[in-house]
Amino acid sequence: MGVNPTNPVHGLKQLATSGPGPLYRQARLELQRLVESGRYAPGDALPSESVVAAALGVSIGTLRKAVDELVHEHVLVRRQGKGTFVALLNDDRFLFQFFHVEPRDDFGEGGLREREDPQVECVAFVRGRADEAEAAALRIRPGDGVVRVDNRLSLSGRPVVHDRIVVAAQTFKGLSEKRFTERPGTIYNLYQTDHGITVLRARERARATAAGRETARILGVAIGRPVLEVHRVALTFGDKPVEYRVSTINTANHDYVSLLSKRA
Amino acid sequence: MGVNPTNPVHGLKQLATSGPGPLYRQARLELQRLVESGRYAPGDALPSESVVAAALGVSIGTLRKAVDELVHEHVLVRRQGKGTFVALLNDDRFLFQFFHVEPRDDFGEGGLREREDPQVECVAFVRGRADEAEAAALRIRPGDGVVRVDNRLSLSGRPVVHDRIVVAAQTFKGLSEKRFTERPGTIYNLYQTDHGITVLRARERARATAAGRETARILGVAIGRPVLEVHRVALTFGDKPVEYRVSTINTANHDYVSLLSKRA
DNA sequence: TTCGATTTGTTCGTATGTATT
DNA sequence: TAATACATACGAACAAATCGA
Repeated sequence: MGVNPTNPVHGLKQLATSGPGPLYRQARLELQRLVESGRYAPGDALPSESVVAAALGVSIGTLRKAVDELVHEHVLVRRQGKGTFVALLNDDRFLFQFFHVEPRDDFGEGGLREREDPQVECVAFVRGRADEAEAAALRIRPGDGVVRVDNRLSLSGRPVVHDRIVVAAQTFKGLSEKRFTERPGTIYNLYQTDHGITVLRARERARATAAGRETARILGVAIGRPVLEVHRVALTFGDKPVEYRVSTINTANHDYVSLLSKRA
Repeated sequence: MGVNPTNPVHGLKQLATSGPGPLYRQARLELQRLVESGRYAPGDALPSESVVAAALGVSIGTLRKAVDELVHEHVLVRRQGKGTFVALLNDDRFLFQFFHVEPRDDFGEGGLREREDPQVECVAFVRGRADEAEAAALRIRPGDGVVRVDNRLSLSGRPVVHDRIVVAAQTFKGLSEKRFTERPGTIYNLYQTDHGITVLRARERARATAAGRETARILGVAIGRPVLEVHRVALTFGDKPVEYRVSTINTANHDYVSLLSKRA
């Protein structure tokens, strides 16, 4: 037979030896393509490294370098003795990866404190048409259908954050208030299990503003009080925006926390 | 001769084969130790990979894995054909690594715009004694000597940020207003060249607050206007705090920007 | 409990390609 | 052109974790 262009068992194709860029990067893109296409869903185990390497026609070392990169980006997870899996992103680790509000504490404990689980309350769930800002953020057209969800997050029983979440109705077909409020895990977990959408990262822009009427009501603060407004766009593969969220935070007793630079 | 415990030429010691953890991690710590100690200063070239590998008594592949990790953390930089260098952290790339203020733009360009160089103005440079908050942040004792510097940062000629920088006098001996204001590069570059301190990362906490008298004066806003207050602790090796900085930002026309999750 | 099969983790060595000087 | 340095690719051997017979 010689060279088999595609392997129907795994959906992997033999890599050309003269493709663009290094071989390990082609292997990486090939694996990424499989995950993005849904051929391997979050939680699935990939075939063993030796099998994948053979299917792609590369050495085991080259395949490992490709997997290394995907592990670093949280697309894959390796477990010694068990296998390599498509990442799930729903552990506590990832809940807090995207939740950045903490009780005020001026660096006394160096930021290493156990974090509290926020209590979530859905105060509104409506369908509508995207305005200019929402369309720009989600890269859809103004007037396209969207779903808007308003949540109130409380810590220690006191309301701290008002989340206004906007997603394209097109992308999230079948999203219902019932499914949304009764989801077992996090919101990003719901995106994944119900709509096959994996949130990999997010861009955020923060600004101080005066509390408006609705925010004042939801958070229980006086109108005009300084509040922190965080605009977030959540991104999936290829930096495609999938969620636009405006979080309004009462920072009277809490801080918005971020860690700059890399490192594990 | 056999095994030579330390090599006086490079300051590298042969690694024990039965040390704690994998060999490549021991090699990494050994390299990190050399950089932290100042034996190799920022900008210096390390000996070639084959030489370092031989000095440590490990294979070249194992050494490369150790260097990979340090490159990922921005401690080292590799340049094909030239060598491996201790990272400098003063390029534009790293200026913006720690400067997160951008003109307002609701995700229209997706955050990929050329950023403007802020114009810095030193409005105060005084010595004093650490208060409780400063001492906790810098992990020194209240009453220890500190240097406080107030800067005003302007974008497009308009004041946007008021920085109050606090450092321990003990750590920054010989820091003068003249050196500070006449420095050629960034502040973190000055820390590095004049005091041998490399800022690797930082922790930040943001909150919305009402502009006080001094802030209002410096930023040219009305007293009581909502402004963004960012408390930053800059860290060097071993997460040792070296700078405490409170940035007060007028977010009327600018945002504080952050990118969550990993990825290059 | 023990053992063996499977899978990832670590270490080694070699050969060749590409960038720099 | 030649020497040097990092980058890529290959593959072998053994260690460590996991799981089920």
